[in-house]
Amino acid sequence: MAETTHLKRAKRQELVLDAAMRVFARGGYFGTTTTQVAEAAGISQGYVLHLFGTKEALFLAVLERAGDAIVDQMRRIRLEEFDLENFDALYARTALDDTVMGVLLQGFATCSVPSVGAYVRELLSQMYAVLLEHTKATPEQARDYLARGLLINTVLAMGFPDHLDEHPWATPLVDVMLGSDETSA
Amino acid sequence: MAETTHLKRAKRQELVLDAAMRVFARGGYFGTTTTQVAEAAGISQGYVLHLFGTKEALFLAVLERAGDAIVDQMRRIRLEEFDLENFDALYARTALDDTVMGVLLQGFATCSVPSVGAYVRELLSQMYAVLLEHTKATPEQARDYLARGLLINTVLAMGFPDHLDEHPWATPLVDVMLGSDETSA
DNA sequence: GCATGATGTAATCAATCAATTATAAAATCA
DNA sequence: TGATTTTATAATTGATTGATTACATCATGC
Repeated sequence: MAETTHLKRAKRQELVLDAAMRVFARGGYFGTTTTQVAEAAGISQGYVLHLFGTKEALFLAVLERAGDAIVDQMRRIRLEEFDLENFDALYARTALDDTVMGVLLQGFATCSVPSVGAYVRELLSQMYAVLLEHTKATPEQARDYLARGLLINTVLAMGFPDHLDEHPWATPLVDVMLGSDETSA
Repeated sequence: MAETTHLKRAKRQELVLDAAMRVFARGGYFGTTTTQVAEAAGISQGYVLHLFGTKEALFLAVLERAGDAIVDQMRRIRLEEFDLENFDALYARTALDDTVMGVLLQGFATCSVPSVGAYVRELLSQMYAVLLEHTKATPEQARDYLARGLLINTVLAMGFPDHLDEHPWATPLVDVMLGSDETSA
């Protein structure tokens, strides 16, 4: 007993968001059912919908959570850290939860849903603005930083460190993409 | 008359692939119905399935088409073009169909379908290998090239040049992302 | 302690989707 | 021409899905 029954609404919503983050990160908006979210959260499907109204609202809540996480992370980049020379060290410090990255990628791919498209465009603008505001990065450096983050994001979402055995010749690619120790040119 | 009735199977498949490319690029695998593909191709839903067997096979055919297009494009990069100084000029020449880029992004986001994940991991490995083979790029340069291509890809898939009126403050972002004239740092 | 509201489940519904089938019309060829 | 294959549609099916409803259970204040 004393499991997780009859939690307060807000607390239950948090747990559902945690679960939904994981499953949406993998399956995306259309590729994930509310039943999958419910199972991952350990409650009934009907209650998931009751807590968030619609699947779309739930996905947006998940997206906003991921968006907040990455913007917060970027705000913590210190000014003097930002130079192209030690981009790699910078990335090691900016590394974020796989789940957060996966959700963001899925959000980018779901712009056919108007509310998602609007949020995600807003988010990218904000990420860029935060970089320029909080660092002395040039526009081009900010762009390159976002670009590399997106690539890391994508390589992870492709399940890459895991499936390396199926693609042995991808090892050097993954090494240089994810920056698992490297020497400059 | 002489519309497009009773074409040879192969020719009809090509037309369906053209249409499917457009609609999958926007909606992704799960977010697109075979009926949408059929409507875009101007034939019945049943016939689409008849021509490709399953929706999954159709999506894979679309993905392979996009993959071939981008690998072909990358093979055409000349050795001497590849230096970081004129990355921008290089990108102007490598620019590809929005549709191709959209399909690739959707493929990256659909790794929960095993066949798609396997193909897409193979493709990224091949893209990286082609860059290293056909140019004198260092691994890091190849990575940065792919990274920036992916970002451009994503910004376009987000519908960005179009929706700029809804996000006026994103103008500098889009300018530097898509490289519509810029001066180096 | 008991009434009221919050938490939660199970059953169900209408809609949608991929896939199949039956059938027709056109091309091909003997 | 007539038989056969190919191209194509329309109708249908079984399964799935997001959403709703009815109902049960627990907490909380009075």
